[in-house]
Amino acid sequence: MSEIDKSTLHSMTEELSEAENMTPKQIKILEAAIEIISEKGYSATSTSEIAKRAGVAEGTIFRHYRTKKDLLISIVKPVITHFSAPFFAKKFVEEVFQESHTNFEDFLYAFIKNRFEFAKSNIPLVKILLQELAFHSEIQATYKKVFMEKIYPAVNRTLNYYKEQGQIKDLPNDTIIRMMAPTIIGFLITRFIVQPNKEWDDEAEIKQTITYIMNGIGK
Amino acid sequence: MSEIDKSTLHSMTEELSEAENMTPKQIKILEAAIEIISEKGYSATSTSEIAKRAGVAEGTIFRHYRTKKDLLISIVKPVITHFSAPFFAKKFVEEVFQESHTNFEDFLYAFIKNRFEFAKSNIPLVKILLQELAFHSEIQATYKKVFMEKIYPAVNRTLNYYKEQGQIKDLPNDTIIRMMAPTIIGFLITRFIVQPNKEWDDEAEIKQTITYIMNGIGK
DNA sequence: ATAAAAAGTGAGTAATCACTCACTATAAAA
DNA sequence: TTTTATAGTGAGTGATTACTCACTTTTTAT
Repeated sequence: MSEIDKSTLHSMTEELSEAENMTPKQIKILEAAIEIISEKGYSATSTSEIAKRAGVAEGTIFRHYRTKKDLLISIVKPVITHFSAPFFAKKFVEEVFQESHTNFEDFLYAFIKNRFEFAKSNIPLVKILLQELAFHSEIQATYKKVFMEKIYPAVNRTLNYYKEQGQIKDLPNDTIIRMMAPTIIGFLITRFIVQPNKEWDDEAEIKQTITYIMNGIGK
Repeated sequence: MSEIDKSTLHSMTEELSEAENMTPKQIKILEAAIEIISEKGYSATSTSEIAKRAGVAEGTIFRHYRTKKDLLISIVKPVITHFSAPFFAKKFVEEVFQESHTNFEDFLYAFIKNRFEFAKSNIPLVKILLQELAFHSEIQATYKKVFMEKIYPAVNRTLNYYKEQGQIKDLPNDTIIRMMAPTIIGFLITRFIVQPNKEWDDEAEIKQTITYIMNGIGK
């Protein structure tokens, strides 16, 4: 597995289970909360229902989380961090500058494949993030911070590099991002949320997506 | 104004006001409900708050709508219908077959421009539709029906026509749709929901979007 | 002008909500 | 073993929820 994969792939629910200071019951609470909230939304989900599905007294939830909103935040924050994980990876910040032999198309493939697997392993969590991002300013603030400080600079460096290599059209980076992002995110949402049960040829779809992007912004 | 515009443009809230059998108070209720639900989501919105903002007794809401969910449905259903409105328009179903002189790029421009104006005039309604589509099976069913019976066939006919004209790559229609849809929808969401306050050069963005699509699927 | 129908009201209702707290059970430290 | 700290419990809290209904006000029909 390449550098970009190792650090960013496995499911976050598993990771929660491995977490240091977590009681078995606390893990059950998180799992139940993720399930129900992703199905019905945060507001329509009651703490009593979470407790019931977790096999736990309702009071136990409030031992671990001061409020229901605290519980939501502690679910969503790690998703934002992990979503930005590949932007910390070596492939992004180092390999690119060490004049690796990879071209932009190869890079795109690795990136999309990686985010594809992340989405695949974390559908309910991604659903919750997308839904609740619209309503909770704390989540918006966290996302904005990660985006501005990590994602946006890393993407800019990468695009600049491949521009210098003459592999990308000489459009403003913001324009390139505004075209690429909906294409990739739209693909993942279509694949895993809108039509999760359709029989997809994933490899073909990913390649198709790359071709579409390359036609749009490649030289 | 071209045929595609006339029938599909003006704001739906205005249209509600023009509606036949509606009391002034009922219109107030709808307006208040749209405002609050688009801000906080359906589940987090209480009927008492709607009544308060509408300047109406809570009981009045239930004179007009049997349940809170009935109110939501009666807000969202027309949005789905209007969203599909241009697919009924002459430009789509007739002009295309009457070998109009317009090429695919012109058609794309008219279409995106039209949906752009619709979104612009109905941001809160579009927000509500996007949010609640995820949770309510009645809304999903309505959307699926309109899509399968109206939108999908109209788009297919259009794509087939421009394919025969040799203006579009010989990709499967489903592939073309899977690429175009997120590009257009993603643009509108970015423009009006994610970054509504950014200073946009709308005309430039629309043209950029068209170029991107044409590179991807045009010949 | 009178009757009938429709629109609007707001106090009232049972159910549910997030959250608390005095208490018990378990685990770690002494 | 005894003490101390932590985890878990569930009945109980006041507030809020969607919704009802007997009643009043307004509009329409005659």
